[in-house]
Amino acid sequence: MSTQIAIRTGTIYPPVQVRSVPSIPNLACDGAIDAEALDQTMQLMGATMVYSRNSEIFGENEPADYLYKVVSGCARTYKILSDRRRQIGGFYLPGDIFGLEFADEHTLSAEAIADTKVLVIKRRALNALAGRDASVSRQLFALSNRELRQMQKRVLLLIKSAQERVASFLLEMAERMSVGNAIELPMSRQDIADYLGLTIETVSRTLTSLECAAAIEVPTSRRIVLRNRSALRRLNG
Amino acid sequence: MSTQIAIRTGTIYPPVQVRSVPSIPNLACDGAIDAEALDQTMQLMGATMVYSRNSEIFGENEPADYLYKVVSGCARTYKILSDRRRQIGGFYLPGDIFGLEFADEHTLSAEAIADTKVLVIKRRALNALAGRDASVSRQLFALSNRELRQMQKRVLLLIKSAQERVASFLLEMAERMSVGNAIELPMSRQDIADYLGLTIETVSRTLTSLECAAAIEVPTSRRIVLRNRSALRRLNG
DNA sequence: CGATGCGTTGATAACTTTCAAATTTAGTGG
DNA sequence: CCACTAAATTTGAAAGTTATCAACGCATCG
Repeated sequence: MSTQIAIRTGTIYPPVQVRSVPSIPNLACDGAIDAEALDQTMQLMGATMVYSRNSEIFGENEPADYLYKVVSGCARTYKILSDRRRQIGGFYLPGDIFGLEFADEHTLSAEAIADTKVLVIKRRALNALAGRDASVSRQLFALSNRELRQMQKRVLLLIKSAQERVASFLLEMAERMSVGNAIELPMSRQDIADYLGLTIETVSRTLTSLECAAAIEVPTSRRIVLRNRSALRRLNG
Repeated sequence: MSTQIAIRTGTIYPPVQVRSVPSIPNLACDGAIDAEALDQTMQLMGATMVYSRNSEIFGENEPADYLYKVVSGCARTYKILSDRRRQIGGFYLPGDIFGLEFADEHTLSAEAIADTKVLVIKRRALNALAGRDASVSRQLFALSNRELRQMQKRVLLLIKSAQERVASFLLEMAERMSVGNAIELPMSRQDIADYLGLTIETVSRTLTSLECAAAIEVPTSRRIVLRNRSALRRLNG
């Protein structure tokens, strides 16, 4: 399966773009409004791609020419550090958009966690559209905004204890994908560990201790039921 | 000294701004080009303010109506967590710009670390200008871009050991303000600790051990001389 | 059925924090 | 300018947390 679209090219800034840049600081809408314009565009203009479990979607240092929207499955972005550890940048669930970079090259790699279907759209095309459609550009801005806030949250998370990190993670996932109180985790313990900056053993032990504390249930390793959110929130700080 | 300018007002998005928004992903210039346009503007349009040591420049949740540029001294942004710990968002040295937020309210507070002189400019005015002057808007974008990348670096830093964090910090500061191999730190050990997510004791001990390892010298607590950068870089990962 | 991957558990080591005290530095008033 | 107090920094010892190494259980799959 040839899933690699990106082709390394010289960097070109269409002058049109450059003129219509930011005024970044003032716009703070969070995509709640107009949430459909970008979606529709991607549906219309995007190509559907399928990536099998653990296959690469894009690699670090490749030109960031495309934007990706998860249709089904789940993706992760990550970076391999010099000491061979892996830091996971984020998990992307159906409806989530990733590949939004702030440079012309990806600073992270991306892989499918499970078999994953994504809509792929050329950033160039999207930018051109954004120049004409304010709601699209607003949404692009809101998107990067959201990434930024998530990163801020992550910084705050990483200075906390293992329990707090795991609790935060569960609450985050619950917010994004819970059915009732149950979460069906698409990612492995190793993924979670690399996301939280912990070891797999610590994640496992922490989940066990949360279960003992009656805050959660873990019927199977990939299925977690939140039993006491306020306890988790208390841990969360 | 009444240093508080910000006044809470309703949020207004001038339609002009909204139309000329992003195309964010494609622009990756890093402020190297055109580095003067924004500077000149701030010089011309900005007001000079002086803040004494430890005084507040702005507070969390206040409207983010101004952009600040350090002329002399040093500022820090920070957030107080629910467990009373303080996380420092960043240190701003002469020439650095802060107060750039991605919402209409500050998500961090800011204080002067030493007696500090800053240029203050209304964001509204800057945005209006950015609509007309592409180089200004490019720089604004480059600024937020830089903040973002620093945040990414921070995430990578926070999953590492105390030694690596301190070594990274020293190299970062050296890059930003070294005179030869010497750094004159404007901030306290507590500031450093809160920046790196460590305790003050760990920071102190780590510096001592780096000194023993002949990687640095610490003639006075605020003055640090780098003796072996490659050793620091090795620690840095 | 054995191999393999993933997750859990246990024991120990390494690292960081906490608490306490000593030491140095900075600031203030005489 | 000195002396004195307060604040900042360093150092030590003990406790707490997380990582590492190792073993085990439990599924899945050929």
